Parts: sequence; C-alpha cells; structure tokens
Amino acid sequence: MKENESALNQIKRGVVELISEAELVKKLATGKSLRVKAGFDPTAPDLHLGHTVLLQKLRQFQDLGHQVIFLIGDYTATIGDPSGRNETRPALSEEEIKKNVQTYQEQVFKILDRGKTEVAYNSTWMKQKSATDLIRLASHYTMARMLERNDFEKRHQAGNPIAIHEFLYPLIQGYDSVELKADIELGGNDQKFNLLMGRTLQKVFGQEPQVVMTMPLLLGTDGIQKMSKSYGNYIGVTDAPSDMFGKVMSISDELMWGYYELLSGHSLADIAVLKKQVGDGQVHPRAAKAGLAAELVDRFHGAGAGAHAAEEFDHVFAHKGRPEQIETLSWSAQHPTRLVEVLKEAGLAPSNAEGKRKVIEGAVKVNDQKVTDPNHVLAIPGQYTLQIGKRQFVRVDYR
RNA sequence: GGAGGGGUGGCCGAGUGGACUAAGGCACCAGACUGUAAAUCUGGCGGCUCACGCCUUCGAAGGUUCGAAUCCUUCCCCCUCCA
Repeated sequence: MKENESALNQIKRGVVELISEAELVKKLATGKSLRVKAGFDPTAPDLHLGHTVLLQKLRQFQDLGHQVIFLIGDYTATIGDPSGRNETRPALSEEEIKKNVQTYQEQVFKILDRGKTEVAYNSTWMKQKSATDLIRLASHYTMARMLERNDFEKRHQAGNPIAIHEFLYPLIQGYDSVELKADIELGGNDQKFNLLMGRTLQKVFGQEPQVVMTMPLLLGTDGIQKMSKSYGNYIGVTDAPSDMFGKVMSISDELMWGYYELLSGHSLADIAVLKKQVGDGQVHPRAAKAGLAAELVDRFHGAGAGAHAAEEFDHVFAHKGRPEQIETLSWSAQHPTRLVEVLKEAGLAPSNAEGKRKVIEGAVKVNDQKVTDPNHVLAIPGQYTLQIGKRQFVRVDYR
C-alpha cells in the first residue's frame, strides 16, 4: 500500500486538476498496468518544450509500469481543436498531417520509452464510421452543455462564428477513449472539456470512466501566450544547442520560474530555495536562468552539451565574440556583391529594402566592422563574416 | 425566407472622392542601457531602384471619375434580429 502512496504523490506532482483522486487511487490499487492515453494533434511539425510537460508525465507513468497510448489525432486534425481558440482552426491537408505524424514519431521517443508506448491513430476507427454512427454519437450531448464551454461561449458572446463541425471535435476525442478503453487521460489544462467528454461517453458505452488529469500549459517565450509553433514563441526539442540555450536566456526572469517548475528535474523545494536566493541577491538571476538553460540543453542534446552551449553563449554575447559554428556560403563571382543584396541573398534580411534599413540603422557588421553606407560593395574574391543584429551571423566566401 | 449591420496592413482599429503607403495602439526588427531579462528611450516597420522615381496593398471582380479604401454593379464571406 505504501508503494501506491508514493506512486500517487509522484503522479500528482505538477498536476492542475485530477478527476478524481479517489478513482485514481482505486485504479492504482488494482495493481494492473493502466492504460494512459494522451492525444496529440499533428498540427505542428515539431515538438516543443510545451509538449514535453505532458510527455514527461507520461514517461513517469511508464516508469511506474503503466501502458502509455500515444494517440495521434490524425482524424481530429482534419477538424481542428477549438480549445482555447477564438476562431475556427484551418483544417489540415492529409499530406501535411502525414508529414507531421512522421516528425512526431521521430521526436517523441526522445522522452517516451518506445517499448512501453502504443501508438494509435484515431483515423483507424473514425474512418470506419458512418454518418449514422456520428449522429448517434452526437445525440449523447446537448447544445446547452457544449456552449458551457468557455471558449465557445466567449466566441458566441463576441459574435464570432462557431462552425457546427467544431462541436464534433470533443465528441470524437471523447470517443477515442471508448475505443482505447482508457483508464486515464492526460491533457493540457485547456483540454479539460474534451477530456471530460471521454468520461461521459465511456459511461454511455458501459465502460468505467477514465480518470482525467490536466497539466499546466507552458507559456511561450513571449510570456503571454501558451507555447505554440503557430505563435512563434516556442523552443523546439530539436533546436540546436546554442539556439535552445539562447532562447531560454531570452525569457523574462518572471517566466523562468514557471519553466523551472514545469520543465526542470529539480524538486519543488529546491526551486523554492533557488528562488529565495535570487530574491535576496545571493544568486544572480542570470545564473539561475543559465542553469535552467544548460539543464534543458543537456536533456535534449546529451550530457555536457549544456555546459558547452553556456560557454559558447558567454563567448558570443558576454565577450562579443563570434560563434563557433557559422553558416558558410560559398559563392561564385556571379553573386551580388552589393551589401544590401548580399544580406538578402544570405538570408539575413527579407528584402533589399529591409537590408538597407538595417545598414542605415547601424545593425550590420562586416568582419566586425560596422558598415552604415547602404551602397557598400564587397570586394571579390574575399571572405566576409556578416552580422546583423546581435545574433545572426553568416560567412560568405567568394571564390 | 425577411430586415439591418459589417469585411481596412501580422492583430486591433481610424478613415466615407484628392494632402492615403492609409491616423493611433499592439506585436515585431534594430540602436542605446543591460544580464541577448524586464522597464525605459530612439529609429524602423510593402516591394523594386545608387537615385529622381516606379509598382503593389483597404474581401473579389468589373465600372464611374482627371483622381477611389471612400461612389456604382455583381459576387464571396461574417454578424444581429425576425421566421
């Protein structure tokens, strides 16, 4: 019994809501390997740290001997999850979905134990369904209850459109739990409604309702919206070590604590101590942040990668040096040599006009020399290290 | 089916014949200050051109006009009320 208690505590760490604890205790007490489901919409081609909050929790279940079902919502992706949205999501093409699924498969096992993971696709059963099946499914829920949902209600109140098919999303997600006979379903905090639908439908189909656990949403690097590829505020698990380190360093001090709690392996007590030390000046906030950045880089790029990224970071930003790895472009004399055009060709500026503006603004350096003349021309042959802003470097090699 | 309101740059939102590449805000980029933090200040924020300048953009397509985001026609889309 003691074992189950400590397992319970582990499971509960960081969880926002658990419905219900009593049911969870009961399920754990059976001693069986539980079926733990989490669904992912293959809407973004890369996993980011926001996804890992949930994945780490799944991993915990695996380590406790349970079966994880990684459900890929390839069917639901064609609908688009309305959760947390104030507008209809664009539906994805089959081809995009296929590509994204591929990427998920490659990246998710950086965290999950492949041997204890069952990968499922909800298209497997949903494609078999007839219109009649769907209508029958829809009969188990009411409009009034759908509209109780905060995001729907807000959109409704604001006079924004809600398409009928968006009501089907939670129903289908809930039905997935029926198909999979899920004992537990995990999701982001914004998924609560969809997760509860699983319980409702499981009861309808005579199954024991799943336990619902929601995890906090990780804010993006902007500190405002949840981390999401589509908001451009994400840190990808495949980001290069230096990028990952840099992105973490660029988050605000305040946000850092949320990241510590959701992402780091430190105990909550340790984090509280660190926070206090930063508070009374014993530890510089920058150092605390660098520690977090290094830990995360280590996790995704192997032990030691974090320390290396930290060194590199100091070299480039604290000592204003050049990064170790600079993308090098080998160009023939055919390529433009006018600086503004070179910036565009090298991908440092989206247009000549923008490149020109940046030159005039004094944001551009050639071989560490600031160049402010928009008509500057590079002599060829020659090698040039171009820098725009603080962090973008490209080396151009004219032959 | 009927009546009314509306679609403006990444977002919000002014503008109802010329001074409109389109006010203002947010976001974003760069510079200063820093710890690539926050806050603040400064500049920028459609494209092409060394440049004079040219081209593209106010849901879509046509039209009126010397001139259209603004007027007309058709179409598409959204919202509200009634049925």
